[in-house]
Amino acid sequence: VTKKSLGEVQLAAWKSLLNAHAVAVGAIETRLREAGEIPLTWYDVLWALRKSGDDCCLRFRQLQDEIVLSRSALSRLIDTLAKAGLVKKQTCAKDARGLDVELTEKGHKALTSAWPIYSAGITEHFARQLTAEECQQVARILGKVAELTPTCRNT
Amino acid sequence: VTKKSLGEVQLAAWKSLLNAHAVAVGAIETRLREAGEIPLTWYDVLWALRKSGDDCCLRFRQLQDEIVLSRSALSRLIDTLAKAGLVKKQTCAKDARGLDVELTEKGHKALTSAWPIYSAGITEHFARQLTAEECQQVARILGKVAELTPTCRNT
DNA sequence: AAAGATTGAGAGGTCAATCTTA
DNA sequence: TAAGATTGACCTCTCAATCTTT
Repeated sequence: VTKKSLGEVQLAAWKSLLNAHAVAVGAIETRLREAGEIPLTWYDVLWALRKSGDDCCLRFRQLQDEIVLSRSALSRLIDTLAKAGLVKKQTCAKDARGLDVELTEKGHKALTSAWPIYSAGITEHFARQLTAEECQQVARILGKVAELTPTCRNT
Repeated sequence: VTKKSLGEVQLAAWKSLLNAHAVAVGAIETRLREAGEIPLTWYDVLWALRKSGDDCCLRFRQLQDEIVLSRSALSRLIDTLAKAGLVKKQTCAKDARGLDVELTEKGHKALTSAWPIYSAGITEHFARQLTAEECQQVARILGKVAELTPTCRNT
């Protein structure tokens, strides 16, 4: 090994994160595609809208806080979702600079229809051989990681 | 929550994986870019070559087993690396269908030069607040995940 | 000028089809 | 015909510049 200053143990943990993510996400995306369901990115956005409250409507800005994408990528993604009829774009009433994004009925259905495949994928490609305790440990430990870097996106 | 069949605990673990990965990888890529070093994907390929043995040379096919990319993506990436002078492409002597990919001197240097930034990134954005024991737990648990799905790439 | 969102250019990814050698 | 790798068409991401409303 060519280095020091970062221990072997830390490095092994890091590699396991990269691998586990690549393998599990890849497999789940494939399942979704083969089942004709929406991809994970779409799911995340629609889910953020559904859980946002009664009207399932969020400002672009707020969506941005939930989704790990650059501003431009999110802007294009919302366009795509709107074209697919899963969300509806509306200029914000209170501030015409803003954009309101609302989940449509079709969007609700897409979310509901994708969940069985998605959850089966999580089970099969991630949770299958983990005990409940191990899941708790992972959640606790990786939770700390997310706090380390406040997910600062571009200007 | 709209579902059952996958427990809350498992779901929380899954989300923590997605988040930790996105945040840490994003931050590290930014650091590398700002420091003028090679991106993570390039690092992975060059590293696979370096660790492959004395001549730092691998068949395309073997590289594929180490790298999480589709065949075509890897093909283009190797082209890019060759144009940048970091690897050298050679038709394989024993089987003219094959491609040998060799790490160049410049490739070695790029790897060496990027490591301090990369390792500092891993420390700061991932390992910083984790104990050695937690790292071991993560490595062990996420290691199981990677085994679940044999990283089958496209035909 | 600043905040909110979009757009243009370029990099890099995927699948499916193709070319080449065994 | 199969194995190894490349190419074409298309999609999505990023950064930087731009447009619009405050």
